[in-house]
Amino acid sequence: MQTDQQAGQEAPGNSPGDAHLSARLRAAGLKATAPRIAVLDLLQRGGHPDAEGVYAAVRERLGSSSLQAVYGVLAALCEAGLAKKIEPAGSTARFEARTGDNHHHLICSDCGRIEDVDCAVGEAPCMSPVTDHGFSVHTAEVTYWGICPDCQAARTTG
Amino acid sequence: MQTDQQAGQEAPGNSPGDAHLSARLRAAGLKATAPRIAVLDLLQRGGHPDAEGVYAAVRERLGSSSLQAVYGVLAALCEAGLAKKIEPAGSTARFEARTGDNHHHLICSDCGRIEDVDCAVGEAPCMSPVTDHGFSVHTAEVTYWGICPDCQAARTTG
DNA sequence: GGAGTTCTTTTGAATCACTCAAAACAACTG
DNA sequence: CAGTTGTTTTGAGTGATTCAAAAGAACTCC
Repeated sequence: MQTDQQAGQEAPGNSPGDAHLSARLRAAGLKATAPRIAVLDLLQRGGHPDAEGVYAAVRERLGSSSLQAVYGVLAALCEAGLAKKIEPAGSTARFEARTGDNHHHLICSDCGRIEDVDCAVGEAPCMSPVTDHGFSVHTAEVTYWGICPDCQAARTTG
Repeated sequence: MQTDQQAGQEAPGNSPGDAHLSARLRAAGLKATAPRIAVLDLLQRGGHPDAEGVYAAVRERLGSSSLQAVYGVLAALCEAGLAKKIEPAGSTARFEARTGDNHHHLICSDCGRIEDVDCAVGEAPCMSPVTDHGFSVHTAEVTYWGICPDCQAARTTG
């Protein structure tokens, strides 16, 4: 006989493989709720969706949700260090689950597509400006702007 | 004998030393209007004001203006290459007149103060990411985040 | 394994920076 | 100096994000 799963209290709407996501949430001091599991799972698959995109994915997975809930979940994940908010110029905020490492972004000026890139020159050169004006620098953020392959093709074709 | 200045048609509300600003505007294909001269003059003194700050300065200098006019002027200056728009994460858009050189910014996470910094390592390392995903990269934008001296003092004191 | 407390989500509305559009106006041309 | 073109003004509108109160669900402790 198949017993209902009882350990971990799987939130409804999520698959059994989400146990470690629940654990990760709880380890970060967050309650493991269905929306949070759905968002974290989505982000961990890579990509850099915006709030609207996350909302669409959550809605498709859970059947219902609200955009405000998604904003709340994203804020909680960011504060807990499980996600990171990216705010490229001229774009809505994007979110990613790859945190802790000092990686940067390559963004298409045409379509907004975002790719991760590792730091070009290790860490030191990127980390310290020549003149720091007395600032105590804690982060160096590098954004490469360019045209992605698809948009390059569209330009020559179109 | 002192003739009234007749060349350049100084716009009202501006000082006589603005002749070269008018010339710069016209050279860029823009009509030399009082709001534009005021904005360009402000930006050329350095600093990274936001639209509201520019508006306040223009208003103080010309007596009257509108925020929408300032947005229009800033957009025109940016398009003409006389100004540059900066959009730091979590902040409103800022503007600066230092264009053409590849410099970066050092921003205080606490108060939002912005300082210019030259590229840390010449140009090459900053300009090319290790993996470009097929992108044609045209810009590398570096933002250093830290705490400015004033805010450091406020923290230890406070 | 159930009640209580605390944290989340929901629902609804509001804010902020910024943009759009039409009409009044001013700068450059000849 | 008059005409044309480009700018500023005025007024309203948009979209991303945030705020606040009430309903609801997760974890704790018995």
